[in-house]
Amino acid sequence: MGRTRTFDVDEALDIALDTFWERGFDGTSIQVLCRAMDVQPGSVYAAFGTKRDLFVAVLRRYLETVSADAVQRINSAPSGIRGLRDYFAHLVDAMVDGRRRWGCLVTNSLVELAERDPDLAGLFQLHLAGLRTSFAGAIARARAEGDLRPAAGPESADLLLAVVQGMNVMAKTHPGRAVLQSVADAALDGLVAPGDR
Amino acid sequence: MGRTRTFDVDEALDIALDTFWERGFDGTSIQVLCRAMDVQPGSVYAAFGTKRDLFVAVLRRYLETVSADAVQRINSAPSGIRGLRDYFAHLVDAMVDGRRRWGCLVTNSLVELAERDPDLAGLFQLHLAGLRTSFAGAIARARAEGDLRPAAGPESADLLLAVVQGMNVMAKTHPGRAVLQSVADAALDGLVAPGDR
DNA sequence: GAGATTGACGAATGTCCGTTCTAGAATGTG
DNA sequence: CACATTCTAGAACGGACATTCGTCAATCTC
Repeated sequence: MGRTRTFDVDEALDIALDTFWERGFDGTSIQVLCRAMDVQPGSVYAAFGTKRDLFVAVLRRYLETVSADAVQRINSAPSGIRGLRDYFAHLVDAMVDGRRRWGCLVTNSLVELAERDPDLAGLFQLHLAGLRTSFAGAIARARAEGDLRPAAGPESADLLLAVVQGMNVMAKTHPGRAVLQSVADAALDGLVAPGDR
Repeated sequence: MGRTRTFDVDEALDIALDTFWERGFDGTSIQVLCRAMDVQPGSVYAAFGTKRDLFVAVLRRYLETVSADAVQRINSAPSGIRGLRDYFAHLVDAMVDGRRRWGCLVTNSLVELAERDPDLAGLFQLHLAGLRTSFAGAIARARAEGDLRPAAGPESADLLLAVVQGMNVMAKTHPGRAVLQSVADAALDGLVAPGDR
């Protein structure tokens, strides 16, 4: 019944994702969005609701694809330390070459919107807590595997979380691979037992 | 000659600073700004030029007061390590109690504007480089004073820079003192020689 | 104190924003 | 093939935005 949609919703969502990611929420007008997606305003509102609704859908898609893919690397590694190293290596690569040259959509949006949108702020905080838990899991695993410096405790998960947020900020200045790599290495070298790399 | 200004420029600039700091560039309309400063649009444009001009003036004021005050703590301490500890302690305090509960104006603006305003991006990058240099100086001093872990090198300045940026992001989620303190402690404990705190 | 100059006020301007509306095109059902 | 339904295209809408302008008030110089 009725006319069938002529554009692919997920495809349009991916384009909206890249647009919001690069330009931020306020920096992305519906008009720009429509041009990028090649869809008219009426259709956008019919399919996604308001601009904020669309943004939430984009955010969900980001968490399910980009973010989930990154976190996956922590847990599916052969060891706790390797999981962390793989995660950071992938982060650095994506910041130099890939879409993470715009930083992280969650970090960017947290900085831009948390102060004025408590609901979104809660969502961001939840995501950060999830990442922290993944870090804590990998650290606990590394501890069991004997790869950790004695002084490194569970509070190291908070440090890693801060380092990742900081790298997300620094990525927006396009500092080159060396700097980002150095930050990641320094953060992890502070955890692992000396001479165990 | 002619009528004298009835509002204090620096005072107005401080109010604009707080407003931009809390709400961001796009989130702060001229109207909101005028209401906060208790100055009419015409006077604002006569005194400061465009919104972007005003923002640059605000940024300069931030660097000369808030930021300079923070960096000052690094260099004026009795030792390299103490300088770093004082700096982070002050950061945590301001994030819990003070104006840094909105993060850092430079970090916030970098995330919001760097992608679309290359001139501002250069200014942000310059500021980050300056902070990095201060960290490097304190680290070199601590090395000379024998307070540093052997593995800690100059690349630790980049790590500290990332940690500060990350704390600025996390501050916007209002995580409470414990988390921020733990991040700062973990970052510094990774530098100092064991049992030398 | 007259004239010139500068600032304050606040209404006005044009543009762009998010959103909605109208018209028509495409599909499903009888 | 008619009808109901759901989509697309794009014009239209009200409001908010950054910025400017016109009018009047205050201050300086002579």
